[in-house]
Amino acid sequence: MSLIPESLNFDEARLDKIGAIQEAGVPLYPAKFDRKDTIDEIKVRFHAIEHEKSEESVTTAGRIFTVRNHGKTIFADLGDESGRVQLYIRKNDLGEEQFDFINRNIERGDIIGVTGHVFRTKVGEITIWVDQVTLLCKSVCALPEKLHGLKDIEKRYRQRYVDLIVNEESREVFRARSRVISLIRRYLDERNFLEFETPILQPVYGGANARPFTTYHNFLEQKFFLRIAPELYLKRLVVGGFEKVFEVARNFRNEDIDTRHNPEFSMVEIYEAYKDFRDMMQLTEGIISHLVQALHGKYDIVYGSETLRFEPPFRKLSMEDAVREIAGVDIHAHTPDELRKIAKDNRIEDYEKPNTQREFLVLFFEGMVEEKLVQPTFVYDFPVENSPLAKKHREKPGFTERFELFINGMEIANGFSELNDPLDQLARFEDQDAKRRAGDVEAQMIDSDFITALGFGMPPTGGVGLGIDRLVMLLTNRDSIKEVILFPQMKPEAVKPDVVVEEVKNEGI
RNA sequence: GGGCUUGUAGCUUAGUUCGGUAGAGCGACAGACUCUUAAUCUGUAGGUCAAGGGUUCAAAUCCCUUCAGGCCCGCCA
Repeated sequence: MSLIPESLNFDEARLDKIGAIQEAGVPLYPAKFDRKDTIDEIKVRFHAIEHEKSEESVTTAGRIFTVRNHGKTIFADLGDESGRVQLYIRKNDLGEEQFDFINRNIERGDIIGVTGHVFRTKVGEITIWVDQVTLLCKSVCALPEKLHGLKDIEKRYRQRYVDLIVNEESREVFRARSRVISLIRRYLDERNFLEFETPILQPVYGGANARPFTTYHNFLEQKFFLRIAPELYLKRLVVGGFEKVFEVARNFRNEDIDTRHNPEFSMVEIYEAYKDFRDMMQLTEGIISHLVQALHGKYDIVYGSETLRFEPPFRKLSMEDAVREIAGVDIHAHTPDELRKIAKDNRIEDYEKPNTQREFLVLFFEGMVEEKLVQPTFVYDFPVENSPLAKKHREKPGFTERFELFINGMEIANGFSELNDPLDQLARFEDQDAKRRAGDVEAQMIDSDFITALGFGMPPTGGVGLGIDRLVMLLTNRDSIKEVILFPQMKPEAVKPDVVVEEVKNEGI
C-alpha cells in the first residue's frame, strides 16, 4: 500500500478505511451478491405502503449517494440503474459492533447490498428499514459533491464514468443513443435488411472524400487504412446477391476535431437493390421520423432555440431550386464570370476557384444555403464532379441522382442511386485520382477490385448513409458531438509528476 | 489553421476591474444527535492559485511563453 501513484487520485482517508476493513476480516470486493429486487421494482411493488413496515423483505444493491448520520441511526440514499431509494439503518437493529463498523468504514460512493423491510417515513418517503448490510465494493476515489455534481466539461469527457455516476442527464443521453441504434436495427430488420460487418482495416480506402488514418500490419508487412466509409464493401455484397444490406459502422477520419466532428464516428449505411435515390429519401424519412416518434412520442422536438418538425414528408428540393430560392441566385441565368461577381459580392470565400455553372452551384449552396436549412430538408441532384459514386442523372446532364438531408444546417444523411456502370466508375475514379495527384488530400483512390466487382454486375441500387452521432445530438438537444460520444477523443492531459519520474527512469535503463 | 475565452482545495466556487498574508459551501477528519432527506450543531486539517519566465519592495491579480478545455470561423459527416 506504500507505492500507490499519486496520479490515480486515490483518497487517503478511504485507503485508511481499506486497512480497517481488512483487519476486521470483512471482504472488500466479494465476487457476487444475490440481488433479489431492483430499486425501481421495490418502489413499484410498495408504492402504497404506509408507515407500518412490510411483512415481506427485500434484498437490493447499489451505490451510496448521500449519508445522513444521526448518531444511533443513519439515513442514506442508495442508487442503482433503475433509481434511488432511501435506507434507514438503526443501531438497535444491527447491534453496536456492526453499526459502528458501518458508521466508520462505509461511506458515500461505496457499493453495498442490503436486506430489510419497506416502510414509509413520517414525511412520506418510501424507505428500506435495513436488517443487514453487505459491503460489495469499497470505493477509494472520492465522488464529486452532492449539490453541484460534476460540472467541469473537460472532466466529464475525460472521466465519463464519474459523469455517468453523478449526472442523470448524461445517463439519459446515452440511454437515448443506445435506443436510437437499436431502433434503427429493428426498423431495418423488420424490413428484411441483413446487417453485415465489413473491413475496418482496408488496403485501399474509399466511399467518401476524407483523409484516412494509416496503420501497419507486421506480418503482411503492409500499410492499411482505417476505413473512412463502409460503402465500397457493402456494394460488393449487393454484387454478391444480398439485396438489402446495412452496417452500423464506425468510421475514422483524420481531420479536425470540433463540436460536430470526432475522429471516429458512427454511421448506418444502407443499400437496397432495384431502388433509386428517391426510394432512399423515403426510407431515410421513415427511419428518422420513426426515431423522433419513438423517443419523443410526437413529431416536433425542441433543439436549442428551434422547434424541428419531423412529420413526413420532409421538404424536398433540387440543389438548383435551393440556391435560387434561398440564395436568390439562378445559376442558369448567368455566365460563370457573372456568378463569380455575385459570389464575391456575397463574400463567399474561394469565389475564385469555380469555373463552371455547376461548380458555382455547389459554392453558393455550401456558402449561402446549407446553414439556413433548419427544418429537415432533402436537397437532391448534385453535380457529377463531387459525386464520384453516384449514378448520372437520368434527365439532367452533368448531374447525379444524389441527395443529402439537412437538419439545423447539419448534413445528416447522404444517399444516391448507386453508380453501377463499371466504365463510368473507372472514369470517375480516374478523375478523383487526378485531383489527388494535383494535391487534393481528400480525393479518393482507385479501387480496382471494386470496379471489377461492378464488372460482374450490380443491380440498380439505392444507398444512403445516416450520421448517427448527429442524429443523437438532435434527438437529445445537445450542441456538441462530445456530449453524445461516450469517450470523445481528447488531447492527453499534462503529464503528472510521478509519471515523469517513471519515464526518466526508463530512459536510464 | 485564425479569433474570443476559461483554468483557484477532492467537488462547486469568491477574490483578477484598481497588485498588499488565498475565503466559503459541500466533502474529509474528531465529536454531539434514534423519522432525516442540500439533515443540523461544534471543532480540525487540506491550496507550488494549470506550468514556466518576466515586471515590482510585493503577483492568483499586470506582461510574455507553453499546456489543456470551451465557444465561434475555416475544413469535413
